[in-house]
Amino acid sequence: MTKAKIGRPRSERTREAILRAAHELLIENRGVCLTMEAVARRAGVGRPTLYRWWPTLADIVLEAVLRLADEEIAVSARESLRETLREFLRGSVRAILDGGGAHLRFLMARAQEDGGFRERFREGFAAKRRAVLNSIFTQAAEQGRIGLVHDPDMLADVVFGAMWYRLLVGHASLDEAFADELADVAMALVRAGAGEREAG
Amino acid sequence: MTKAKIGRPRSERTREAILRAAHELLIENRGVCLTMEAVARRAGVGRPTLYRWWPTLADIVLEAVLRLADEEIAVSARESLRETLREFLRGSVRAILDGGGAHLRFLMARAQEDGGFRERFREGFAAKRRAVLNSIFTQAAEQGRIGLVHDPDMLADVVFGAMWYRLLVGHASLDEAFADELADVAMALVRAGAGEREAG
Amino acid sequence: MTKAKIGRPRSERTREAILRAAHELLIENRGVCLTMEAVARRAGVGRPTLYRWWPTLADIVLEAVLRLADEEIAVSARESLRETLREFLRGSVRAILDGGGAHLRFLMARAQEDGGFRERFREGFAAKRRAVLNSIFTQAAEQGRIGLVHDPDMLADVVFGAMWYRLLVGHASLDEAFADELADVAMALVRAGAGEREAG
Amino acid sequence: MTKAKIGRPRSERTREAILRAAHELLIENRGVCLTMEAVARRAGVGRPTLYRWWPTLADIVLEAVLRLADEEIAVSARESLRETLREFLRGSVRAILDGGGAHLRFLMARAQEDGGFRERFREGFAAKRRAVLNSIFTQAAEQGRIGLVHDPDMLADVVFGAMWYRLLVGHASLDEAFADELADVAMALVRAGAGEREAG
DNA sequence: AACTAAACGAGACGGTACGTCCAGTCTTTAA
DNA sequence: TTAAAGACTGGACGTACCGTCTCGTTTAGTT
Repeated sequence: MTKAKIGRPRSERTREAILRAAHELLIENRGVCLTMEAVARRAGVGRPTLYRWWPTLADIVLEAVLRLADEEIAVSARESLRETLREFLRGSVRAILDGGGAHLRFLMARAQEDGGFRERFREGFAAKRRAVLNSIFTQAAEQGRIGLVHDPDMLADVVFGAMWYRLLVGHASLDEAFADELADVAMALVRAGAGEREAG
Repeated sequence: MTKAKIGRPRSERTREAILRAAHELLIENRGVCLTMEAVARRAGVGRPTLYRWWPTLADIVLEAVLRLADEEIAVSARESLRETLREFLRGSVRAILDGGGAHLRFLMARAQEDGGFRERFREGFAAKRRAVLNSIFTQAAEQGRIGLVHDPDMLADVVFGAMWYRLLVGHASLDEAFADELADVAMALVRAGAGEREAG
Repeated sequence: MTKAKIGRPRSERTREAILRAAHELLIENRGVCLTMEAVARRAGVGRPTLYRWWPTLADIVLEAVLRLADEEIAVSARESLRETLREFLRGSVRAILDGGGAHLRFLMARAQEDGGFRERFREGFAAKRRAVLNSIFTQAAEQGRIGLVHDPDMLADVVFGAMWYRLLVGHASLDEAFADELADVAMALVRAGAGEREAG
Repeated sequence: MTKAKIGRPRSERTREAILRAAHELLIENRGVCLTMEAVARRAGVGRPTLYRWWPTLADIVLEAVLRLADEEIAVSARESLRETLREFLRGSVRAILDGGGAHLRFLMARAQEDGGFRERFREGFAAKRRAVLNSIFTQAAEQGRIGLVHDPDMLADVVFGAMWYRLLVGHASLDEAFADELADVAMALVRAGAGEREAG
């Protein structure tokens, strides 16, 4: 037994109101100036309640993002690897753009200013995404469609890095066309990597 | 002549003290908690002086970074494209890691929180780097070593994206070995792109 | 019958633990920063239990003080009025100084901030003390040692006022020597008052 | 020279607005629930401005009280000592009752909860009042109207103690009749003290 | 012996005020 | 005219307690 369940239990309604408030404020203000105080006020909640459950504003946003994004993460395998990749990357782009990308921008910014949160963000968000991408290639390799990927970490860095870079720097649009191109890049790298191995 | 040069001239010593103070504080505190107040105090300067010349703390850091990095940006062409690329990417990684990456992390974080600065950061920093990378490939194409790069924007997104992604997420080391691998990835993409065109 | 006595009866151990906790904390912290939360924690008791039985922190302290002081209030008549007075005032001073005067200081402070408690404090504490002082003079008058006291209220104000004033302002020591002097003052006033009446 | 007077000088308007706000709020709320936040809001001032100049809310009130009361402190000698005393004590009562006694009640309460303020209150307020009372008797003695007062400290304790006691406990009205009675008490003590000395 | 109802501990709740930090602006004297 | 110094209004911070509430758990007395 882990713990006695004494005392007033945590209010699920309050928890949801807080996550919803953070989500909405982020979208309304386009990512700027989200504060604990504003979240508390919008949620109709005392500020200490926020601090009781989350160490940081960023953690609230992270939880809100994860709750909304968890269903997206499932990837249905298509007939071809390229198609599966495209599906996954398009889904990722769509998820990013909900709310104009404000959520992920916010999370990444806070991850830079707070080392503790960077770790939670990495493990709770980035690592999961990387794992899904990896599983796509692993599955394809098991089915004999491609050889084993030479350096899956680098592959993930390239794919996610390019997406994040577009989002963060904002020099070009982050849309489904870009997702498709990125899928092509990934395919090219996988094949080139395979060729390398063959050539070696 | 646009303006009469009357009155006390801007103090160059003050300007440098400010840039130096921002640089040093960023390194000392590992990127956290840099404030206008701290910069002013360290530089021995009144806060209004900061606001007079820079709209934002991030702009001070940006100027400090640009001053230190401008010499790095020159790339000497080597005998091979791969070698030139490696040299450039290694230099980029070295520049990033001065001060543990605190400067660029700080700039990217602030770029997310402030749309105006994001633009200045994009044009004053990111665009220049992209231009250098492009020029490397353009030069190589002119020398006939490779064909014209199919999609230079995507190539830059991939290369810089992967670097930034490692820096920002911190899941793996950002070192010269990584720079070399990234050069290989770029080479593979250039060749694959060329092949595509040949095949097409 | 007002109420059926069903259900769990009030725990006497808890009540005593609370009064003791308030008493001890007041002494330990020299009167500052006594809170409901601290009393509850020290007593090993839930905060609602405090609120169930006392409307205010000050009421808890008042009850604690009254319990300790009730035995002191008894005054044994001595051979002379002056001696009886001295005994009473010395006892009062001793009672005040238990714990450095923290208790009474605390009560008086709260009485200023809370009109409801001021009344309970007046009736439950101050009025009893005044009654004892009055009874001393009344008894002496009955025994023919002095005439009827001209204005007993003013006499009590003077005696208790001087004591409280020293305690609250802290400009001079509140000790037994002071109690003796105060007894002399009271005697002088009683005689002067008698003289007035005689003269009148 | 003590200090260079550079930088923006303290705003006198702000200082007065703060003192006025504290004064008014104390009267409106009858002494309860005066807070830094409320004073700042009412004065149209940031809370840090309050903390810059006063360590404590009580110190603000003390300064407000002193400013209003400083003119009252002057005592004009009348033809008789009794008349001078009455004038002084009536003035004191009037000063206390401005605003229903809320100011002095507040100050005394805070003096109990904060040892540092108790000292400032004692030196800045109580000691001055005691000095005025002393000067009245000293002056009368110099004019040969009375002998030297036997124990001026005790006399002050009795007089001010009785007044404060009535204010703080609230068991009887604190009015000019009371001031007159108190003057009589003081006269009686002075004479009795003189008699004591004569008798001794 | 089982039932009942109040008191109990624990602790989460909405909320207020705290004292602090920093932001960005202003007003002043000095250079 | 610019710089430095520093006081200004003001917003958000994270914390401490408040007084209330909702639980599951005793604990006497009543059936």
